Amino acid sequence: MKTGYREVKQALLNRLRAGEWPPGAIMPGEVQLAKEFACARVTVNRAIRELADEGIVRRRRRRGTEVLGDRGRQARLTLHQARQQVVGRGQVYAYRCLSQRRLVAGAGLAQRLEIPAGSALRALRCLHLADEQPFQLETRWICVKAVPEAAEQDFAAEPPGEWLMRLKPLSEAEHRIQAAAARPPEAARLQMATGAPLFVLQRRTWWRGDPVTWARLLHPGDAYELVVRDGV
Amino acid sequence: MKTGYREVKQALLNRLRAGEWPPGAIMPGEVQLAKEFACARVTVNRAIRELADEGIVRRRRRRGTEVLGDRGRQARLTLHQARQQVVGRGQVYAYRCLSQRRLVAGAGLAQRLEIPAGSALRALRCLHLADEQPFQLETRWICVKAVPEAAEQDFAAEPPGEWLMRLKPLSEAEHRIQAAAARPPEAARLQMATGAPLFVLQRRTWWRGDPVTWARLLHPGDAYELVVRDGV
DNA sequence: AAGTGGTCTAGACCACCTT
DNA sequence: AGGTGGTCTAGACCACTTG
Repeated sequence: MKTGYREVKQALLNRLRAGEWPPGAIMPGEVQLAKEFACARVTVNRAIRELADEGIVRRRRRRGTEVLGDRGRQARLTLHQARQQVVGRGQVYAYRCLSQRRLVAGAGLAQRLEIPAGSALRALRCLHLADEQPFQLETRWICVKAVPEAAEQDFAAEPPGEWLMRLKPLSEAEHRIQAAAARPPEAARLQMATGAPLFVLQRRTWWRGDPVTWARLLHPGDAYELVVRDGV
Repeated sequence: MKTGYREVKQALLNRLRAGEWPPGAIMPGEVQLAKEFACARVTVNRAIRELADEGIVRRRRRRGTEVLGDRGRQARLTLHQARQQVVGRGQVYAYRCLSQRRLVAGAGLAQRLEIPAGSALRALRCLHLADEQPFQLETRWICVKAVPEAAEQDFAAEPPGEWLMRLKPLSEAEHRIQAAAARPPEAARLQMATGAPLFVLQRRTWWRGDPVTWARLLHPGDAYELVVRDGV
């Protein structure tokens, strides 16, 4: 039975949990650990690299592997399209495009999207339903420059999120999560009371550095939660 | 100049972005790619393994590497203690313990914490302030069985989150994020109107499988947002 | 049965940073 | 200047799953 990187990693984790190397301490070097575990240095390297990826230690050349202390909790979040979320709940999904327009960016939009004023945009407002009930209200802008196909695309049948995911997968993204009070038009669309809490997810994406889209996704606060299982 | 795993990964990403291998397709095997890039198989392996870690492809023995299509967006979230968040904003942090009690779990609490009814608990209510303003209202239960030191600890001076992080680092966690309406006592503590939106983060943690703590962290919705940069 | 990914080894060179 | 981690290589064996 050989010593694999998983065992090495687990052994190191156990020692860390036991407080053998307190935060701030420098762990033994790879060569020494490899000798101790009777394995190749690469094996130790992979074990420790994963610990570093998980934010548990920090590695620096010449300095060694430092145990981190006040690191925050890390969690891995997966955000799905509305359709997948609804189907995953075992409900019936439906999509409705409320409006789709072409426009040019004014000063405000230009700043928010980080594009030049006057850029061509596609503006959308859509509703996603779960079992006929409003699930998500989507407001979205798409930069025609980054996605020329958007200029002529009809979004009456297909949600723009899914369309974009198909056309421009592997784009970079930034997300912001907030709680906000529903304003009258939003409340009406979502069939909730004005001022009631909304779960707000805003997403901006880039394709090779160029802004692609900006979306604001609203959920009724009493019927939505985001679950993030565990660290790393 | 040799071909490193970073270059291989980038090259593969570019081809994926270009649509060379659409979702559902099976990418060439490691041996073939290694030949093409004129590098060792392990180098290709590491490149593709990272793509798999990022949820872009799925690898299965004998079957090959499959390009995923409708995967959700993956994001890496880092959750810090209230103190770090406040200090990070450039504000002055203050902590106030509103109440700390000892009690035994009733049926409801026992179920929520997944512990036997009658277990000893520590119950806390704390307020975290930023520049004298309410920042976070914390309600927390700590299982004495998993953390015996909690029975006698005085939390008047130190936030329980920081204390636990020090005592039981590297615990597992589950997070839930919601938007909710402030109930009267919460609203009063946070100096906001009843019914106004709250950003709610609930966290449960385990230490080697045993439930450790359950915390409910409330932020005024109009003054808080969670930012998640990019995928992976 | 065969082919794919998963992992280990031993050795090597390099890049970087602290001393 | 020297020691640390970062990475590559070539070869090997294993584990799994499909045909």
